[in-house]
Amino acid sequence: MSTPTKTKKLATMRDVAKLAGVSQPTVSRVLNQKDTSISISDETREKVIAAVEQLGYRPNMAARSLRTQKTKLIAVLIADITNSFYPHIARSIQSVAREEGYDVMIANSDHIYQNELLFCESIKSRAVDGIILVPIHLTEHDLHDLYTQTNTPISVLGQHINHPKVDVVWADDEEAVFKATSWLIQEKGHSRLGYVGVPDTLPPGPRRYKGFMRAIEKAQLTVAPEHILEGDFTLEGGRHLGQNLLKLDTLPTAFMVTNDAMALGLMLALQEGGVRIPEDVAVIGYDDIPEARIIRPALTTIEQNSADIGYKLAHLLFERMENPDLPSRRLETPNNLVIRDST
Amino acid sequence: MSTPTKTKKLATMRDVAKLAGVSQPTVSRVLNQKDTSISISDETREKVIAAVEQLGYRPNMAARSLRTQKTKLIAVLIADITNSFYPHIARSIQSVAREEGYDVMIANSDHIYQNELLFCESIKSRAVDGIILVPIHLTEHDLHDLYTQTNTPISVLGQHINHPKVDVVWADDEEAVFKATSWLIQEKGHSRLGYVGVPDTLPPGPRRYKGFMRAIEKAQLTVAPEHILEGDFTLEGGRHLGQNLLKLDTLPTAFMVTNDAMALGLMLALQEGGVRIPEDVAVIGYDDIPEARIIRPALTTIEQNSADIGYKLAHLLFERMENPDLPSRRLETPNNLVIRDST
DNA sequence: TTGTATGCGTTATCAT
DNA sequence: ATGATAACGCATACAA
Repeated sequence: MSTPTKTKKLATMRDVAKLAGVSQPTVSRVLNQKDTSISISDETREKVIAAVEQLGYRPNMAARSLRTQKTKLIAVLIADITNSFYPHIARSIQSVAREEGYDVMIANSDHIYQNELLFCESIKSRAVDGIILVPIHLTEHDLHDLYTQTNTPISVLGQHINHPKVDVVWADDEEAVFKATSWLIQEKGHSRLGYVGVPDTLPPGPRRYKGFMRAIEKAQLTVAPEHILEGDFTLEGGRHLGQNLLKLDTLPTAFMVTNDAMALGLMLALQEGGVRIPEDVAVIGYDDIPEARIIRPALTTIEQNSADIGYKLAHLLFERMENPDLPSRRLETPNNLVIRDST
Repeated sequence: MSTPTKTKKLATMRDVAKLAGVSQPTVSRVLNQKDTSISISDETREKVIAAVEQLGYRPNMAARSLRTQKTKLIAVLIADITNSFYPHIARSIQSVAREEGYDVMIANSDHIYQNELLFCESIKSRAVDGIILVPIHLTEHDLHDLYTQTNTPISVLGQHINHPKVDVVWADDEEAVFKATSWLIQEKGHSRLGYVGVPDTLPPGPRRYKGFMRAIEKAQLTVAPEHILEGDFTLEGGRHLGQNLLKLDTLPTAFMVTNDAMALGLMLALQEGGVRIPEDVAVIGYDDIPEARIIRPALTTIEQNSADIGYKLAHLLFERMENPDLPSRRLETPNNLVIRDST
């Protein structure tokens, strides 16, 4: 138990050195001795350790960073921490970061391109040791700029990125949506389908829509234009869409929805309007967020293991931080249909 | 549009100065000119700006921090980003931080004291400009140490902290639970109550339990010991408790639960065991997380406005960062019963 | 094994 | 209005 008195100033290495009766670099040496190549006498080591204890010395990260060009900090950009899909990603990233002795900076983009660019600007000054970008709008060109300007390892979640120096975790969501939609058609006998997507400008938008349409076309079906909706990834957005749907004369018998949050909102609105799920309308979501098991009927959805995604992203990043010359890697994360009661 | 070429090295002020044909401090002046007290000729200003543009110069935060003792970084410790109550807090903190030009570092404690202490250690080296602690285990003594050693503004969510230099946002949860329990007894006619709490070592544990017992005693009721349970704040924990309850001969007719996540788990387990809610057992939660409106029956709960809490914490912090000599302030955040269908 | 000297990129205090 | 110069706290090359 050290007894922290009313120290107004934080102790520096020089203070420690003076107290221990050695030079400042010696203090640095005993504190940073990882490589046994340098040897230090037991006597001085003990003196230094004692002085460190007594003064409650902590290294100053700013000074260390300036000197070493390392910050022990990684930056994470996620779309929306408020969407239950992301906290587990953040969580697992933080957990491996902690193990590695790194702190983590987090920012939200709200899926907005401008915010992602701002984040990149911020990073260029902050000079972190690693960057993780989760569903991003950023183009390969943007990433290339970010990489060449910062020379910092980057890993991203997103199929659309292909850059020799950035690692990616991806999911074959086009195929997953195709399979889920086909299942709806072939196994469950639906022929009047609906779709809730997101704007084409967002990376998963076109891919998932394409998967949906591929299944539709393969089954030689058509979809009424008013049954193809566009949301904003949020539950409230889905709810709003659902409320509008209630005004239509005929509803699809099944909806494929681009993410769970919107699927939840859609279900809630439909149910409030007296529509029975799955009897009148079946719903499939995407992500398998915790709420999918809470809503009734429990939501059939395409699961993504968000904790796994976080671990993969973090491990790729730390590996590259150790060895920046690694060839770029792509790890697939499985996306499987989990059938519950909403279909 | 700057054209970032293959720059391996980030440009420094010296590079800018050389290109602009001025001295390095001059560059610093034009870049930091907030106070008009210092004047610079338009000509040099333009030259410098041009050079900055051309080189894509970004200030190096590590160097700046070392010099100014400011990091433009705040640190946030939250219990569990995975519990839906917290993301909105993180979100609003980040949003005000961004407005103020600050980045935010986030860590999870999992409600574990040891982790909170580790976080404090980490901060002592990292030297952030401000610290926000959300439901904490940390004692006034710990906070006092943290404050005197870092001399950094701190704001916390938690009634139990009373320190002249730290600002707190608090809720009268003892009273809120008392009222909710009383409502259950007086308005809804329950007399066989149950309680799901958390260990006494966690700050809200004793207070909320006390509120519950105060209502029980005021109504001159008793509670069966097997109806007083202890969980861990998680949905899975609540579910487990619920599963065990199913083995009992008699259940309470109403449960007061310390947080929504556990209440959700309890409801799910009970429902899976054939117990009807609210007919057989009524349930009240605490927090009003989004899932409370998704589960059926919708959960009656004591609402906390987590976004508001985040804003309050952040504003208190930034005010103190501007003026460290402010007297310590305590802001109450309202906790009101919102009646839905689980009671 | 340890001490001296240097520089990381800023900001700030002097001069001029 | 601007240029030298120093200093923030640390890690490292070099000397001893």
